[in-house]
Formats: sequence, C-alpha cells, structure tokens
Amino acid sequence: MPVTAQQRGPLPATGAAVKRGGTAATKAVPVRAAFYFIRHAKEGATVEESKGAMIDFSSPEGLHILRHSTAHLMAQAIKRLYPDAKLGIGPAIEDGFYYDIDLPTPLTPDDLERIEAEMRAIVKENLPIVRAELPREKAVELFTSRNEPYKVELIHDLPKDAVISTYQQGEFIDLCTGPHVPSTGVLHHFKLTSLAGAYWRGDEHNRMLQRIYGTAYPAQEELDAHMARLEEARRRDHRRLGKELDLFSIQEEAGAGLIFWHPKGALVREIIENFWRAEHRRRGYDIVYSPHIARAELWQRSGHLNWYRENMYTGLDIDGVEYLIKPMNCPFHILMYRSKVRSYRDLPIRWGELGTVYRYERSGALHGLMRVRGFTQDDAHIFCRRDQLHDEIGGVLDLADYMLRSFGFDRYELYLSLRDPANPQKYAGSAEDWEWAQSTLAGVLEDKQLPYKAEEGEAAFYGPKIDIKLIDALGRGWQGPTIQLDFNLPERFDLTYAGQDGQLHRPYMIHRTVLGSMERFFGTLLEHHAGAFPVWLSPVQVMVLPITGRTVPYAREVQAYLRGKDIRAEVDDRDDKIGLKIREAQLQKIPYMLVVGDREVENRTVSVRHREHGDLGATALDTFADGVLAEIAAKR
RNA sequence: GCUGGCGUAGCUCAAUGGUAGAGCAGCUGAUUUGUAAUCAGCCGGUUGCGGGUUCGAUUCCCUCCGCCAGCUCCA
Repeated sequence: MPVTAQQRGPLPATGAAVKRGGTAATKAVPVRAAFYFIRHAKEGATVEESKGAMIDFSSPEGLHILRHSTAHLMAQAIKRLYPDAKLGIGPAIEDGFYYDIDLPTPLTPDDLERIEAEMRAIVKENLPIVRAELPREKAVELFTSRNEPYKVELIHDLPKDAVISTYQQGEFIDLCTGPHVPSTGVLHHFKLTSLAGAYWRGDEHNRMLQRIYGTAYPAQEELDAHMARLEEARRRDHRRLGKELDLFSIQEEAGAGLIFWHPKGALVREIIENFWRAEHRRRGYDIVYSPHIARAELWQRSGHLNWYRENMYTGLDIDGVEYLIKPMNCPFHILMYRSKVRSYRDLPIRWGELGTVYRYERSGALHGLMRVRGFTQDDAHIFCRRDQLHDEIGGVLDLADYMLRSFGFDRYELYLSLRDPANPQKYAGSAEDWEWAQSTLAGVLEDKQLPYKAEEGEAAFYGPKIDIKLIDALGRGWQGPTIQLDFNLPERFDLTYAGQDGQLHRPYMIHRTVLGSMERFFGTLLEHHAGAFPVWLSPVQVMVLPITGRTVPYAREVQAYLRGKDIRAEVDDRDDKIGLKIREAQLQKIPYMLVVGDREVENRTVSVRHREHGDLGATALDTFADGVLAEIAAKR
C-alpha cells in the first residue's frame, strides 16, 4: 500500500473510535460494534504506544481500516495466484476499496471468484499483520528485489522526512503507512465487485493497470445491504427507466450523446421549464433567446477558441466565413448587452435562457442523459456593479436552493472551485483578479453560513465557481447548479455602463445555472424518484380504469371532468381485465388509478388506488380532484 | 481517447463453423372481467456496419460504429 496524500494525514481523532484498554472488549459485543485491536492507530506512534489501541469497525475510520486491510488481503491473494503481478496502489474508498495491479493477462469476472476463494483461505490462515519501519535505501532494495517497480517509484517520490513503513502478512509485504487490523483472521465480510482499467497515477500517458474493486463491512448484513443498494441503483438507472417509461431515447443512427425527448419526457421537461421561467421572472430575470452558431471571430474574441476549442464543433462554412456551434451562451448575451448604452440604473441585468449548446465529449465519457454532446442549459448571466455582486451571488444561491427543494432534493453539497496555482497559464486573467474573485465567492458562502469544500484546480478558465452537488435518494452525488464569476469576458468585450459619476465603468458578470442542464437534471430527477415522479411532474397523473366495456362511457366522463380541472387523465379502455390494467398503470408509475365499475357508475363515485398506498376505497369525484389539485399545488 | 467486456426480433434473453429460438410487446379473434399478467392464432431477425479466412460465418480474424464498467475530462 503506497502513501497517498489522503492517507498520510492522521486518523480523525473521534473519542469513541480509538480506545485504549484491555483485551476483554471483543467478548460479548455484537459483531456490528465489534472492537478489534490494531497496531499503530496513529502515525508515528511507537509499537508500545499503540499496543492495545482499538478500533470500532462501524466508525468511519474503523471501516476505512477494515477496507484497507481487505485491499491488502486481496493483493496477497492475487500475488499468490499470479506471481508476475506488480502492485500499484490500493486504497480504501468511499464504499469499499480497490487495488491497481499490473498483470500480464486481463482478468475476467470468473477470476474474481478465484481471488475471493484465495482471500478466504488467507483469512483461515489467520496471518498476523506486522508493521516495520525501514530506511529509504532498504525499502528500495526490498521492493526492487520483490519485483515491485511501482512501489519503488512511490518510495522515490516520498518526501525526504517521510517515515517509510511496510506491513507484512505471511509471505506478502506491502509499502503502507497503515494502520491495519492485527491479523487476516478478522476479515470476513467482503466481496469483489468489479474490474476496470485505470491509468497508473491517474495519468492517461501512463500504462493502464487493472483495477479490482471490492467492498468490506463489519457484518454480513451490512455487506448484504450494500449489495442490495447496488441492485437498487441498477433498478433506478435513468437509462433503463427512460426506456421503460418511454421518456427519451438515444438513436445510434443520429449519433452518440444526442437526446430524443419522447412525448412523456418532453411533457415533464416542459413542466420543469415553465416552472423555471415563472420562478425566474418572479425574481427579476428576463428571458432571452440566442442563436446556435456564430462566426469564428466571436469565439476568438471571447477566448473560447483559445481555451475551449477542443470541446467545440467546427467546420461550418457559410459564404466562405467559418462559423462554430455554440458550446456556451455567454458571448451572445454579451453581444445583447452591448447592443446599447447601459446605465448604472439598469443594473443588475439578469438574462436567463434555456440555451441549447453542443460540446465535444470524448466517446468514453458519454453516459445516458448525464453526459451528452448536446444539451440545454438553464443558463443565465447577471451583469452587475461591484457593490451588487455579493447580493446577486447570494440571490442565485437562494434560487438554487428553492428550485432544488421544489423538485424533492433536500440535500446537497457545495464546492468552491479555485484555480490551480501551479498552472496559471491555464486561466485567463491576472492573479490579482483571481484572488479577488475567489475570496468574493468564499465570502458569500461564509456570510450565508453554508458549509463548503474548496477545491484547487477545478475552476473554469474564465473564473472561479461554486458548484452544487445534489444528493439523491440513494445518497449519490450529482453535479447540478453552478455559479461562476467572470472578470474576463467583460474585459474582452469592453463592456461598460455609465455610472452615477458620468464615467464609464466595467460591469461584473456572473454565469449560473440552477438546475445544470435539462438533460442531466432530468436524469437525476428520474433516478432520485425511481421514475415515480411527484404528481405535479407526472406525465399522466390519473389513469381511469373501467372494469368492463359498459363503464367506459362513465370513465370518459370522469376523464373529461378531470381534464377540465387541468389534471392529466387518461382512460385505459382496452378490452382487458382490471388486474392487467392496474398492473400496467403501476409499472408506468402513474400516481392515481381510478377503478370504475357498475357500482361507481351507480353511485357517481370513483374507487381510488394510489401507486404506493394501494386501494383507498370509493370517493366522490370532486373530492378526489380537490385532493389531487392540492397535491399538485404543493408540488408533492 | 485509453483498458476490459459486449452488440442476435420493438424489449429481455437463448443457440450453433452447415444461413437462428423463447417469453414479453404488436396484430387478429374469442372473452365483459372488481385492485399487479384471460386464452388462442398470427406477424416479426440479410444475428450493429464493412472487409477477411473458409466449400460454407451469425459463430473465427481485422477496421469502423454504438453500448457497458472504469480511467481521463465535465453541465
């Protein structure tokens, strides 16, 4: 196990996690909360100091150790089965671990079972795991003699003063800071999950190693729950749901990464867009439209041809002039801004556009609706004075929060993307501008007391940004809203406004989306709700199900009544049994089914069935409609 | 783009060096049904595109296109 930046830091010192004490603790404790001894609970601790340190596998850091040790166990098994294997790195990750290994032949899923079997054999051997510290030369010698060139490379790159340590279990030795469990015998509940390629040190110019992913938990039921979550994620995959619910498709004949919105998907999108427009107008935005292509000259001036060319579609020749397809809307909004003289009284100007852009994405990056080559951003650009910037950014954060909550996302994470100070040539603008812009964004987040994570090197070429990652029902994160500060384009296009002092001033510019793109947001929404959209978004809100042909006319009356109240209602008038109609409406995840037979006709009622709560019994039609309308209004 | 895997009917999948089969869907007919699948019949594929090997390819090989898992990159 190599040393990575992440692992080099000390373990979080939560009081409960690391305890000192006697050996009795393992007894009479349920497996879930089992305490095990580990060696070297803290970096730099002597063997004596850390003897007796204990870790709770159900704590985050304990789980990390468990998985890290399981990664070693896997590496040992692989070395036994494939003596030629050369070890890369093998860290614990968010829900498991992986190990990158250089093997002469590709592994297949069947090999995973063999490796797992060997892992279990090593567990049975209950090999003690022993730490050793050694001088750099000795470490190089050791791993050279063991034919581990990647480990040797890692040792060379360790800082001068680093303590170099190894962990040994039986014949297996790995470079690693630890800590680890005391022996292989305590590892039980693990599973190897998948195979993939991964570049050595994440650099595509390096050799590609084979990455084996696995996971481990303190208890079998937790491992089972993890596997069930993976299954659930497959079940609600937006690509599968998109097909099953007939929402969208991607047509090979048209090209990869291009989305076809089928009527039901288009309807949901329209609802989202209408809501979006109304909410923006309410908050002082104006809605605009702009073209899809523009002359190369414009993209030259905007800087896109310098900084973004590899993502742009080129080659349009119109009357001998080169045009490019827009990858962003900003230069167009800028041109509109410049179409007349602006006064300080006009600012802030907030222009929103559901603007469709095209960006080249490498084929391997494409993924359903989440990563496409043509998409519609819910874009807007705010032009404002310096004294308005803080409030404008705050206003966008409020709007993003409101929008996300309206769609059922009540958890999200904020990231502040900063430039990479080591690569200033990657960015437009001066160092001072960047410093100022970065601290402005951070200042707004801090004033709003929003917790965020700063990430260096993640900024756009024209300015720093705040990214919002949505957390869905399965706890997965998805990139959504983004707020980017731009001090580059106003400069390049010489944007001005006349100030109170009669002088010309430079406005500031904010690029922002609050959903991200219609495609990605829709995909995220689909997965979040597992296809069962809230009623206000459901393409079909009510399906009326006549039991026999006799009751079809009444069903049509019910439908007409509901449609009169703007409720999206359909009638399943097929000559089929009620069980089938219900089954299909359920599978289409339609929120309400209204069963109408002779009894309902006679009493002028409907029998309500809810997709989740089942049969709710008969009720008067207007009572039902009022309930649905209330639900729609509340966006539940 | 890279590594590995994959591409057979609208969908989910089976089979084979001797030109393919099931279920669902669709169509037709019968059935008039009370809360997750009524029955029967019929239709449906130059096995992703192109090339090669072979007496013969859907099966073996190569190119390309696309998909999947990652890596890299991003709304």
